[in-house]
Amino acid sequence: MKAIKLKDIAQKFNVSVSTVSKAIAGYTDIKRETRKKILEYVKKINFRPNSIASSLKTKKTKTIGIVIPDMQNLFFTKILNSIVNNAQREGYRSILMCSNESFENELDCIDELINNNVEAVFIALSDRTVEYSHLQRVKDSGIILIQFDKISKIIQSSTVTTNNIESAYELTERLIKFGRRKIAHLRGGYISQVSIDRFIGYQKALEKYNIKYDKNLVMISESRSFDEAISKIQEMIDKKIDFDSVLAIDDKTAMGTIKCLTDNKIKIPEQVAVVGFSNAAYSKYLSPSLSSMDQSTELFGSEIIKIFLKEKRNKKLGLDYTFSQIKIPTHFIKRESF
Amino acid sequence: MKAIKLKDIAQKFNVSVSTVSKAIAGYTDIKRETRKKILEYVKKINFRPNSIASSLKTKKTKTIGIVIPDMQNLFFTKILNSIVNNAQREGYRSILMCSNESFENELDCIDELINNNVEAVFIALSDRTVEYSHLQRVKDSGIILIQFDKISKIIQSSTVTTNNIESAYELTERLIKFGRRKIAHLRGGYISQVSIDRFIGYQKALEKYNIKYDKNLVMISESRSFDEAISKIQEMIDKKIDFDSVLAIDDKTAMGTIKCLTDNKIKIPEQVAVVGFSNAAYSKYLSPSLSSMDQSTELFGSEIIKIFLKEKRNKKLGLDYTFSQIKIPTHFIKRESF
DNA sequence: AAATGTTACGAAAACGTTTTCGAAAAATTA
DNA sequence: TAATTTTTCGAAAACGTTTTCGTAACATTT
Repeated sequence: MKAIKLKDIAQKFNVSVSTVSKAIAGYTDIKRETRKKILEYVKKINFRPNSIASSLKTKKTKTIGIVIPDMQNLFFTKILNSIVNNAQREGYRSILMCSNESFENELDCIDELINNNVEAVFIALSDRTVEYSHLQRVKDSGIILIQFDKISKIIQSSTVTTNNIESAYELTERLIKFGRRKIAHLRGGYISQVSIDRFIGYQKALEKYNIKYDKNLVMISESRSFDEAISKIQEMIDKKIDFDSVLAIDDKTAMGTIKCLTDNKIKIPEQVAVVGFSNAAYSKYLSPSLSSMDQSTELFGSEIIKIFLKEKRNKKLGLDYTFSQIKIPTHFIKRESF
Repeated sequence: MKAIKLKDIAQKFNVSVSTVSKAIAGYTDIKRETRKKILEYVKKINFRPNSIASSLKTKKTKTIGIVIPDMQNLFFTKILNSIVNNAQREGYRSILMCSNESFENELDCIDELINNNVEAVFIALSDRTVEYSHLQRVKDSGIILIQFDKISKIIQSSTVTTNNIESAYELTERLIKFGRRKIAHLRGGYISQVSIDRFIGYQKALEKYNIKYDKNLVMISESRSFDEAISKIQEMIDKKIDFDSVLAIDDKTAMGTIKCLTDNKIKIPEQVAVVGFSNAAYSKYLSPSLSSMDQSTELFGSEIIKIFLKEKRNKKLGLDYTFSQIKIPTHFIKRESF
């Protein structure tokens, strides 16, 4: 079926292509009745100007690109959902790319998006990203860059992140006020800013409440997987390290913790309290259900789009823009695990 | 930063735009050395022809559109991931749309994709889709339509689905061979083809093994939510309906079932065996871990892209195409819940 | 009636490609 | 050497828009 175009409509009403285009675009130099009849017809047949031709002419693609590291992680899919919905509301379509936690893939994603003339790139970096020239390339191409959640401070851009330090502080404080003093921390690797920040928050709370930091209570889960969490906790049990609570880096490792404790017949939360991070969709379904820190994922999308529109406006006005550093608030979700 | 274009390269080498274009596209009517130096330079500066201009000219956008009903459902995100990766491998980008289980949203998504000149639409219908003219519109626009998982048989198109009847049959049979005879079925609503098919499989297995169908053992969870599953199972317990196993429509309702049984101090699987569908990422993390039917989500993406490429080729050759109806095999994952 | 201002429209260029077709240049054959 | 074929290249049209600018027609003011 042949797609209709401006020319067809122009012929139907015996006017020029320009007139139709201007009527649709809302120009004022078209007689009211001319515009009216064109618009009526356009509406009737649900016509919309070919977006490709339009993009070529205007250099605006009305498209944004999103790169996330993992599509099996509900935290990211929730953010994804929220970005896509907010973008759609503003008339932007979303090209989705997934780096699958691989640096090479991330490079490919970025090049693909640049080649696609997206107006903005929203990215959560992979865990293995240690070099950032690809992000610079985005900026050099005149594309708005916004980093979220897993960010690098080396590249200047707007960012949207959870306030990890404060959140971890709050969780630790809650455990302390719950009467726990031997708080274990199952943390992530050293290059992850998220891990680092949560670890800092954990330490700060201990310090504040005069609890001596004990490195035996801190375990590193590089992969942050369920299985690694189990083995790390089992290791602590085997080593007979005494702990009365676990602050896990996220809900998946918290699940591993629960599994391991349950298998060892350790009562939760009576003997060991457990708390996670992210409030993953399944957290409330567990037995015991998992207390967690909700990261308000819906806010990520709206904040990101808000920043994007602001930067776009500034760019248009020729203002040199100042970057926004947005912290998304968290709130504690109390369930059975503590 | 000004983007480089064919013209710039042409000027650099004192050749015409056509020559550069043809060198890049691999035409054979270019002298070897001319092509070589152009290609070398192109590679060096990582040039790629403006995809928008190219699309306008060729009418090929190298873009596919994907519509799923829920981005919090790991089953769909896994399929999504697999489609995106396979598409990327073939040089296609993916525009992602989410209907959020709303019919109106689904209409918007489809119109947006059509307007975007995607070459194909891959869709899993929302639960509330009862009218299909939008799918017809896709076909009328000359866009290849492939339905997956949640499909309608009313619109002719290729489809990729789980073999729900056989899978449910197999699960039920396994429960029977496990010694269970009072098999409850927590099913989904009546307009969902998936629910219908799984229910059919359940019935067929009972029939095969001469177990009388008992409608008291069948509960409907319209929303298929965790909470509704809990209340439906609790209802059965309260009504003192005797059952020794539960075939849940998916892993989320299976989780609700486990939760409810656990809370009622009913031993799993000794007193009641539980089995789900989908093998969601969290299934193995539960206590007891959930036995489930894995749906080989990775195969969805590869099959869908395979069909797409085939139909595209046929269309180009002017062949009237025959639709493919692919059934993705499932396999049972044995864990603790039965 | 002339000068000026306003309204409504269209011609045409431009966006950056792809691709057809013609033709010059080089190579081959008669 | 002339005729023919092959190789290599470029001019130009086309894709469907947007937008500038010119101008005809009409209205308003002197």
